[in-house]
Amino acid sequence: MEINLSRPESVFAIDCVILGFDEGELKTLLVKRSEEPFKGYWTLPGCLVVDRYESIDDAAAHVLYSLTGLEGIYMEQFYTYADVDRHADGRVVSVAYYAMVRLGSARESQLIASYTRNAAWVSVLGISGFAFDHTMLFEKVLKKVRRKVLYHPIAFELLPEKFTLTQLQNLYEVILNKKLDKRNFRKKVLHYQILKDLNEKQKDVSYRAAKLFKFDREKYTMMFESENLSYQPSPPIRQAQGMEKG
Amino acid sequence: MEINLSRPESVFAIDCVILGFDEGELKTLLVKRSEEPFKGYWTLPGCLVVDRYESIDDAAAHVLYSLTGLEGIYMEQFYTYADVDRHADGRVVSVAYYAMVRLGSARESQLIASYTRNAAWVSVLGISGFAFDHTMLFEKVLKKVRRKVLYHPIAFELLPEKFTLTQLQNLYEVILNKKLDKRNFRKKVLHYQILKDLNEKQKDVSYRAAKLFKFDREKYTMMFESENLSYQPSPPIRQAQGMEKG
DNA sequence: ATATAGGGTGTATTAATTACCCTATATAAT
DNA sequence: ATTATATAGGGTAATTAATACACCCTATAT
Repeated sequence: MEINLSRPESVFAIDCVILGFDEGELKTLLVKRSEEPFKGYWTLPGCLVVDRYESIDDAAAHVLYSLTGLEGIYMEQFYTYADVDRHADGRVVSVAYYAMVRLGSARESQLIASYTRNAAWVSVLGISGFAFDHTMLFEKVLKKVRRKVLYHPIAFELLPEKFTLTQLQNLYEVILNKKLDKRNFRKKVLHYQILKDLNEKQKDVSYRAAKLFKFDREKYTMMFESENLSYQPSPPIRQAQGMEKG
Repeated sequence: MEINLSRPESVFAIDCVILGFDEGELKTLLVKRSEEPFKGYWTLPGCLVVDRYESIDDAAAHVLYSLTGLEGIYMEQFYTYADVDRHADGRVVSVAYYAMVRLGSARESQLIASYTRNAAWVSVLGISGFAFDHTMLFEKVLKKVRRKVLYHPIAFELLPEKFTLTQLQNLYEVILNKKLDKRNFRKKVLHYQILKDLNEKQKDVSYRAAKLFKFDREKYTMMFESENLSYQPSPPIRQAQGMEKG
């Protein structure tokens, strides 16, 4: 319900969990605080949104751009935190986003890391001790991504355009923090028919070159996002089933 | 990232999709606007959050209480809308919630409807033409609920404490807008072992009385929310499977 | 030639999903 | 008492999806 707003001061903040897949690990881009409170602690990248003419999606994209120089990145709003005691100086309304960044090569991720001082890509394993409530926030995002990756093709956002099935499997294993069975994984992923076989092979590898695939976004959209065909809705309470054993 | 906030004016709004199951239909509680813009249009109930010491969850609970007189209702934050052009007078940041209300009897829902003037429970079928962007917002909530109900026991929030399997099935059918097969539904829902058989029967029905059940929240929590046992995480892209045919 | 590192595949078992209809029981009307 | 009516309640076979499991292939480097 929106009424009688005589020029409100809409001051709030963005926090952003930025995920990348680098050197076989799932990493997140963090910033070290240079001011109190929490001076010297890691935080999620973020900013205040002060311009009343900037949308929050734009603000989030801007956080990402200023840190990485990247544009057009997959990004999704996650949750809004507005407890009154989050910050000593008063209520801070933070809209949290998460983003999935394609880190082509180790060199590129070095570049991205150094784009801003005091920023670094940190492995998501054993993360803790962030400033503010960012540890909790980060854990919730990770949990959400672990779930979402099971029914939505967001993982491809972390891989290069062309990838091998082994790379894809490694990524899923790293995200889920769990080994998967190679034959079952391949059977399943190919069965969805959303990968396009590029009839190309890896080059410059010192072992048998693997076939390259590409996520077929058009096909995916046709198959699943033509809505009501997408859900075959079903029964109560259904946990995603396992692809156990590796 | 939160810095140097010298007493910000945190002015923003709550919008609330309130769902109830009444007379075999899924309904939502709407308010008719009495002021421009959109005078005479339906809107989602909501309010401005002006008190900087009130949390937004509390504000949402308050919207619900002031409309229905109910407390302790299931409620979840949904999404934050903050486009600059949502409202003519400037940016309105609206945090949308949805709530699931137990409407015991027709009498009770009458009471709830009349608690506030210009409020009514409206069937969710064929809804459109709300003020602001509330039609879109409502549709997204409905879509989310339709999905969530498949893997989380939120539907029970809409039923009375004691219910029959037929009532539960009717509710699922109404939420999903789709017929389900009785035997399969029962087999499945009992298989989860999250319903407690009360060894009681309906009374005052003019046909064979059905057994009454109750959602066993403790058991559910033990089985599923003991986290990492809850997800048996699995493969990429998995659509919930169907329980077809009725 | 051979060692290395990963690529690529098939089958049997089990579990879940789907399709499908008749009998039992309570009440109301006659 | 009889009958009509409205809903409760249940089982099985066919299909599909998930799981467990192990070996040979091939490119490169030495």
